[in-house]
Amino acid sequence: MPRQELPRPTAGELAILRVLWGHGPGTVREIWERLEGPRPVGYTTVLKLLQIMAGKGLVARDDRRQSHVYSAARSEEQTQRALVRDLLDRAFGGSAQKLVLRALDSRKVSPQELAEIRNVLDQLEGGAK
Amino acid sequence: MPRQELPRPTAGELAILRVLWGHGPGTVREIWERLEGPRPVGYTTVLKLLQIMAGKGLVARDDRRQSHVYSAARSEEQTQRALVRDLLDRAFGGSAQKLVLRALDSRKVSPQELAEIRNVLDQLEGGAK
DNA sequence: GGAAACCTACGAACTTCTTCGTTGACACTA
DNA sequence: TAGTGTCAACGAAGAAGTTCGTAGGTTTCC
Repeated sequence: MPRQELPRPTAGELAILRVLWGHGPGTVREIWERLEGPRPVGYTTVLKLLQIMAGKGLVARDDRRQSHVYSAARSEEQTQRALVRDLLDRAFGGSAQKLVLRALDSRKVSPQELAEIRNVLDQLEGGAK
Repeated sequence: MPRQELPRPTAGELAILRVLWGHGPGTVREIWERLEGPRPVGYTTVLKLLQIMAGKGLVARDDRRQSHVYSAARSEEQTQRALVRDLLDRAFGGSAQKLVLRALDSRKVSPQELAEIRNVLDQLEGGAK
């Protein structure tokens, strides 16, 4: 069967995914305790979100134990790529260059980081067939 | 009075803003005709969206004529910066570097574009105080 | 066994976004 | 002036996301 296209995570879902990526799989309670945000959120809210996310395929659930254990279904990298692509299409006319320029002047970027970006540029240019 | 923080444009609002940035101020009809998207949308839908956007301060309205003329309240650049900052916080832990790396490997970037990005890097490194 | 703590499931309310039909004002014209 | 067309305004409906109360099942521990 063909691999299904996963929906983009919403803001709330992304907050949960960040916890899963950062700390690995966990129960609702563990995720809930580690969740950080502007305002505190109820336990059942997190539970509900995880159930919805499981339905969408954004997380996998292990229910062999009584406390189900959830894990991210897609890697942080894959998800970030999808989000970037989405923003690219919605606001930058598909131009990765423009987005990069905006990213570089919307936040301080350290010299080390600039050097790493330069390395990636080198690889892209060198590796082009 | 302090400058108010403008809300982030939604997907539909962004589509309209793209028209305004690309073609300059226009009436509802002009915007509606130039609007492109996966599926066609009704005239009154665009009108309603513009009214909402005017209420939010995303667009300015000149109603001296019978056909009101709308224009973007913030530049494309300002808006893009805000959107990038938002994505940065929601999905990249604030790291502009990571976002740049994802942008570069999520889309083909031409050699010319790579060269331009390199120029920007040069300026950032050279101009650092 | 019974109380307390913890767990999932479910449903409902609320918000935001999106879409469009309808209405009434205004203008142009034959 | 009656008909036709364009316009803004408004209301309503539906979809999606978010939040949490409540109910009912397990486990734990005295």
